[in-house]
Amino acid sequence: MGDDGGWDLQAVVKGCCGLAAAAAAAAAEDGSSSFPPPLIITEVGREEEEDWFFSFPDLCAAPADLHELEELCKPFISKTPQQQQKQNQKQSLSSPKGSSSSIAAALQLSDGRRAAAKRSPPPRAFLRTPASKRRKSQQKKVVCQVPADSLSSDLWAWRKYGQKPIKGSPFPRGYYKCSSSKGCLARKQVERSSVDPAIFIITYTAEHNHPIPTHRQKPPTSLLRRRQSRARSQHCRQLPRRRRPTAVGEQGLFLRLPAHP
DNA sequence: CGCGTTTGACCCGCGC
DNA sequence: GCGCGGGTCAAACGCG
Repeated sequence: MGDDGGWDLQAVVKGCCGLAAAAAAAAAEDGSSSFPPPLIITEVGREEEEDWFFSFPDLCAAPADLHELEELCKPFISKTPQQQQKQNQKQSLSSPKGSSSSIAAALQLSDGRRAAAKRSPPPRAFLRTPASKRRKSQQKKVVCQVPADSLSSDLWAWRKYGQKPIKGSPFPRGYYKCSSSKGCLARKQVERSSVDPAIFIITYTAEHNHPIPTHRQKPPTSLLRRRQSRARSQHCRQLPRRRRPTAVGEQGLFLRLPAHP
């Protein structure tokens, strides 16, 4: 996949984020759930998101022009990184329970425990202990729909850590972590809309714990070339890669989706 | 060697 | 309680 040029997740990841991430930050700051389209912010789970998608199809039509997008988002992204950081600090000091900051803290704790757990194998029950009892579906999320052709500018660096086929969708969902800063908890999921394949649905969770980069991160030349060559080589390579030995692949088998319908 | 992607395995939340 | 599905981890691998 990705060989058709249209379903280039990387491109998607590189795009939209500048705005949407700012939207995420903005949303996290005031906890509001209002934001001009095409950026949609929801605070709850999937169902609500889907409701939105189906209830307001008109809003799905994102402006083709990135500038329009920016105009729409201006009130939310006009802060300088320094201002944002200040805000975040202030919030983390004074925020009540349940704020996004506490969510981030909870996630951090959870991750930390996981790491520790892996270093010295504990009883299974302690692995991935939910530091936060908050349900997944209640985690703060920012959902953003972006047309494929307006994806290009992003200051954050994202690192892909997973991809999964999603039930009911012909397209897989990609999972990304922020790699701009170590320990940054910001994550995002990118999937193509099954309704309109020209639209990408990007879901942000957690916040960046560092200011937004002032300029686009390195990748463009070297990394992009690498990605291109990788895509090429993978297009040719048909043999499966050697994997670490496994105890019979009896569970957790995810069928590989065809390259692209 | 460092960084990024790929992908099978694993874990857990949630619906029934 | 069980099973499904989503989210994450980490080994394997590629590239400069």
